[in-house]
Amino acid sequence: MRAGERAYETLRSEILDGVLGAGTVLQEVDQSVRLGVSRTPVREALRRLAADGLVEPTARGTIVTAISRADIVALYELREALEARAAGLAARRRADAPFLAIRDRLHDAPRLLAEGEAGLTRYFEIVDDLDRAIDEAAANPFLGSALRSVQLHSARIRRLSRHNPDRLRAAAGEHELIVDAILAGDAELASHATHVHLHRSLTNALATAPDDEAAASPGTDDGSRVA
Amino acid sequence: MRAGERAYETLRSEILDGVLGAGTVLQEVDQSVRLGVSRTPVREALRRLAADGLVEPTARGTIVTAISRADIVALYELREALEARAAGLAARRRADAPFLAIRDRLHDAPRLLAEGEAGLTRYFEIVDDLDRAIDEAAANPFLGSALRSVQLHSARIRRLSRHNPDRLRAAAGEHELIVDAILAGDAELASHATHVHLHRSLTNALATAPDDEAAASPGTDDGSRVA
DNA sequence: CACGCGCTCAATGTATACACGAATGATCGC
DNA sequence: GCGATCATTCGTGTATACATTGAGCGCGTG
Repeated sequence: MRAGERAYETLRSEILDGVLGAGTVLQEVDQSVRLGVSRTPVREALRRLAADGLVEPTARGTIVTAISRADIVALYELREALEARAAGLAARRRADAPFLAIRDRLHDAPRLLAEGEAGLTRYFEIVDDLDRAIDEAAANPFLGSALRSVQLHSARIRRLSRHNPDRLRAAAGEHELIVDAILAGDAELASHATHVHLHRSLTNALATAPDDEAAASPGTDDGSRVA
Repeated sequence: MRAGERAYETLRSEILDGVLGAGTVLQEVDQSVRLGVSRTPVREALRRLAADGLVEPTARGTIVTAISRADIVALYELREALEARAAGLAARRRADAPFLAIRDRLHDAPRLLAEGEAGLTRYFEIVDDLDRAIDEAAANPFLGSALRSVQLHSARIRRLSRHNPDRLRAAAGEHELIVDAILAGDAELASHATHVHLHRSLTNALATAPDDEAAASPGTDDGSRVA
């Protein structure tokens, strides 16, 4: 695999997993040493991450962006516009097969959610597959690209509800309704069910999110921030 | 200005203006010679353009992407979701000043549209300023980023209606309605008026667009394609 | 004559050296 | 003692040389 690609994926997953918290400084030389490649692919990776909005160039190096409560609200505003539309398009499209499979797997969700960390990971795989299935059914490359962008940022926020079993069980039910609506070809229901789901997710995320990053004293990197 | 930035903006505007038509091959060395910089900033520019969806890497070099009729439909589908939402948010926000100014300028539109090329350019400046005002009023960085992406691609398509005065006069009226709705704080009307506007624009774009790129024989670059 | 193997070349991928600019700290003047 | 200015240094921006890969093509063989 290309070094630049590897650097990008490594850094991205470290940011998404919170290994690299908000405010962490990523300097080209440091990272090139750490990742064992030259500055060139690291530069490429940092540029891509900046385009994704996960990092931000500053005078003193590129830093991992923070996520404020206002950002969470804004992100969900956009998600609602995009995902409601995508679900509606998917419902009109009548591509049943993938959704039938996902419906079955979602049925297992409550059991998975009782199984601890491994089950949790598998649960999120189902949700991700649903997102992908909707994306594909919507058959709109521009919408798909926008969806991937919001899902990237959503993944960072997901850590907030990851260990909230009540919320996750409820979310699984909401997902099932969305799938059912798509299978029934009911675009309006699919769209509204998505709206409801995101509304509830947002409420939960805001309830769980820290009061907003404590003003980051330079140099501190205590991992206590949202990201 | 940084060489990479200059390379990016040069290439981007050339693609948007149709100077570099769909299918044009952009090789790093060629472009670095043409633009008078080394491969490094050219690579950066090409990567950014690829992230924008304006070019696409292939085995034989990076090529300018084509826009099919299906792409136009897909783009408008996304625009509708995004711009309708943005207009609704702007209406709720009650930031009147910029919209009052734009309303006045839109009033001049019919006169501008009778003035030939220069007036046309000024007309599109008003429309762009309206887009920016809505973006700013929506006060949502994620939505803003998505809007910039669709506006980028819309600018490529705009060339199709640029010399269709009837359509442009009608569009100016539609824009005025959107502005009025925002000024009235009527989110639903702002949203629906945007929907209507985009529906009519799409209809016009499809009527004006060529039947889809003639299968691009390799090497031909006759500029007859949509892009 | 058709198929497949391997060569070759051209384009991108990567590494590194050098240039430039901005932020910082020390020193000098006031 | 305080402030301004200049040197220093760290980090990114750019250029270029070298490595690698993959596509096209010619040759040999079945």
